[in-house]
Amino acid sequence: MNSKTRKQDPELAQQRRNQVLQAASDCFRRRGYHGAGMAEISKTAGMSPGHIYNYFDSKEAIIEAIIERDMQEMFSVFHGFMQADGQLLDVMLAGCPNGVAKHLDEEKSALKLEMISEAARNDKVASLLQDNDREARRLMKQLMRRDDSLIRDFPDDELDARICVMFATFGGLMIRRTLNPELTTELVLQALKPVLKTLLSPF
Amino acid sequence: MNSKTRKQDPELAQQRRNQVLQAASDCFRRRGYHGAGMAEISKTAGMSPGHIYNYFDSKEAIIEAIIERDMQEMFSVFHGFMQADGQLLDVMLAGCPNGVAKHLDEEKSALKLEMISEAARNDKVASLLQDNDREARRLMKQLMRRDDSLIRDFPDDELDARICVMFATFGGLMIRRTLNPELTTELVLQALKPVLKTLLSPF
Amino acid sequence: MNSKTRKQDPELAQQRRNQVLQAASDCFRRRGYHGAGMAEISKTAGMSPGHIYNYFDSKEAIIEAIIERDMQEMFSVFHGFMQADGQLLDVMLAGCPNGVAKHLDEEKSALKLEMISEAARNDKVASLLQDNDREARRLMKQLMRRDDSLIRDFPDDELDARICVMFATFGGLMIRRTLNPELTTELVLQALKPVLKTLLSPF
Amino acid sequence: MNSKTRKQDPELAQQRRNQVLQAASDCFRRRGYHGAGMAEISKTAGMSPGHIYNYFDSKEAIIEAIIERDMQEMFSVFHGFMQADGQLLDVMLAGCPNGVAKHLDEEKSALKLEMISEAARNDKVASLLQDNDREARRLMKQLMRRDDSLIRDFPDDELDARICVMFATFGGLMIRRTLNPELTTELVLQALKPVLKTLLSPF
DNA sequence: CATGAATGAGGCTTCATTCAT
DNA sequence: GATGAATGAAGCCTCATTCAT
Repeated sequence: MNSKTRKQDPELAQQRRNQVLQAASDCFRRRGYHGAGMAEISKTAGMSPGHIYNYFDSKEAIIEAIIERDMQEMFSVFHGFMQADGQLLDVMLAGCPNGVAKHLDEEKSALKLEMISEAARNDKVASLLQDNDREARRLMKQLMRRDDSLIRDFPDDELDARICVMFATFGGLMIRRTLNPELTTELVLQALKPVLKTLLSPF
Repeated sequence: MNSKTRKQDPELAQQRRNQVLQAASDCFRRRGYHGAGMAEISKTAGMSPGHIYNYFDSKEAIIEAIIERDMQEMFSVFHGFMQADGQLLDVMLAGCPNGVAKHLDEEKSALKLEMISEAARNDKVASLLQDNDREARRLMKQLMRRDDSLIRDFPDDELDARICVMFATFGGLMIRRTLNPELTTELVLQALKPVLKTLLSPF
Repeated sequence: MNSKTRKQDPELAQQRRNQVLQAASDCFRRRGYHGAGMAEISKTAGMSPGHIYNYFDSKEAIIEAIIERDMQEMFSVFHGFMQADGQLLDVMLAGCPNGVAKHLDEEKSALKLEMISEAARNDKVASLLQDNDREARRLMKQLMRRDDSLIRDFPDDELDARICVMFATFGGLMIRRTLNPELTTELVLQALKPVLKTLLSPF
Repeated sequence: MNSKTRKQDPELAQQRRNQVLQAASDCFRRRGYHGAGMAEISKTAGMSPGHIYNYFDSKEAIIEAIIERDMQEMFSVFHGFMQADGQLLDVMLAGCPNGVAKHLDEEKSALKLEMISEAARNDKVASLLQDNDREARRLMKQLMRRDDSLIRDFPDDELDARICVMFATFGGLMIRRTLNPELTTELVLQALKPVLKTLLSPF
């Protein structure tokens, strides 16, 4: 049918891009951004090295695309919270185990840390991550200002501080997994939930 | 004066080692471990590339030495806490601003994150960091078991959890600095102190 | 004609491997194994340095491949003797001029000596050469045990000794060519044939 | 006494040169010419790397000096033969075990082969070795022309051929030791003596 | 005479990227 | 669209040699 529709097939292109992104994510997770070579990525993606350059300008462009893709994921988590019923604190506490598990997940967190390190030397990466984070903070603050929030009327500053510390704590779990691999989700939750309670209630 | 100059001067050697460590720290921070080349390090250290190898076996040995040097620093912080008077909670709260500042410090934290990323691909680095962290946790637990601690009689498990979350929060600040560079120590302290209080008091 | 050019062409690969082996042989001969750089080899082979590593894992792997290639050559010489008619002594005397010429050949012998020297420092090379030699001795002994051999019933030990001395004499010619370049095949044959006769007849 | 006779002490200089030569010989034997570094040589010689350059212009100059020193040794062997009583053949047969042992000696022969390989790329080394060899052949011919020699009246050409083959055989033993390390002096002698007899008697 | 700290060119190898097919 | 052979700059490291002391 469309056997001769060969003048840019946008669907195929999108599929190929995703193949590459998926393969690159896997490789970066296993080997790190600098450790993974284009050869390995192309083999994983089931495509020749040269062909990848039809979809991405460079290796750097690939990690940038991955970051953008990850943003989407994060947003969906927040939207989940936003649509959940019940008091904010309860919603957050309920989502806590999942959040901890995600941040302790070996593969995801290794890649995320790699990207954060990369931000120190790659402005584009830094920008993307910061944009992403700014949006996350915005969404979090929106949650904190919900009717059912115990801290909904606090000044902006204070909410910013709470968000910052909350995000630091979750983000810090990625580091902990590297420094203390024996960690379990259950152990962490024991102390994390009280902290969350503190951060979402008036001091 | 320096009459003993020649004939295997261990002082000179130590000075040169430090030159290299300092230069390498700078370069790793700016460019990352893989981004910084021995050429750049040697130029920064004011010595030829070849000469560095009189003091370190490899580039890897350099980052290992940096990690070991950082350990010393961390230990001294803990020993400061151990010798401080007053209730543990007060001591920690008093040390808090300094701790936050340190973790938000651009230079230190970029390097630390870089090392943590490197741990994903370099077993020796991972080992060193984990040893370091294990010792830090041991010291923290020792503090929590002091007479003046409000949680001194809690089971090991629970202390472990509290330590983990506390360390995650501080460590996470290093990430936040990258993702949200506008952050100030004062802002963070607003929310961090209550969290610290939570973690050092019975729930 | 070459319609099957693309898509993993094993013939091309084999041709490239041979290009490299040929170039490396030349360079090793002229400059020695350590004297010849990959840059020179790659230029001689008409390909980039990096590309060589698509066919060989390392410089060492190249010399190993050369040794293996030489083995094949040697075996074919022995198989020639084995299929030749006439008394062993006559066959060997007939093959003598060719053997001398080969061992006096500037190119081949320089490379062989280089490899033998390298064996002193490189266990893999030593192993390969020794395996090769062991097989050569085995084949020679097989020849000596042929029906038409004058020494076919001699004890193993004695045959081993004769083989050893015979091989030493031929191998020694490679050294002589370096130490006394004026040597001619004819001159050598004058004295070598009687020695061969001695070694292939009862004492 | 001669505490201030410090304006070139030729004796000390000669002693230092010998220290270096001895050390270098050892190192070259163990590691090969290219494998041994000046650092190792200087440590073996009990002297600083820099100081070696007061006695030798370069690493190359050292091996050249070693070759010259080895010549002396060879000459003394020949002079031993020249002064020995009895028929030449008997003298040579008597010296044979010693000669075989020397050529099978792991250390000496490795170094000699190394030097011969080096001759392929170093003209000075080639010249020295060739000069040395020419002199050895001259001395050998002189022996063959002695009154008590069975081949004293043979034409020059034929003697040259015999010498060449004889030297090849002995030299070839150095190669054999590398290719067949299990070799023993006794085994070799079994077949070598008859060969020697052949080469020193009319065909 | 003697030291050893210091140099820097050059070696092997890797890998992101290009391009003929 | 797709391949994979090919490139070459750059990376880490070694080592003969120099020179201030």
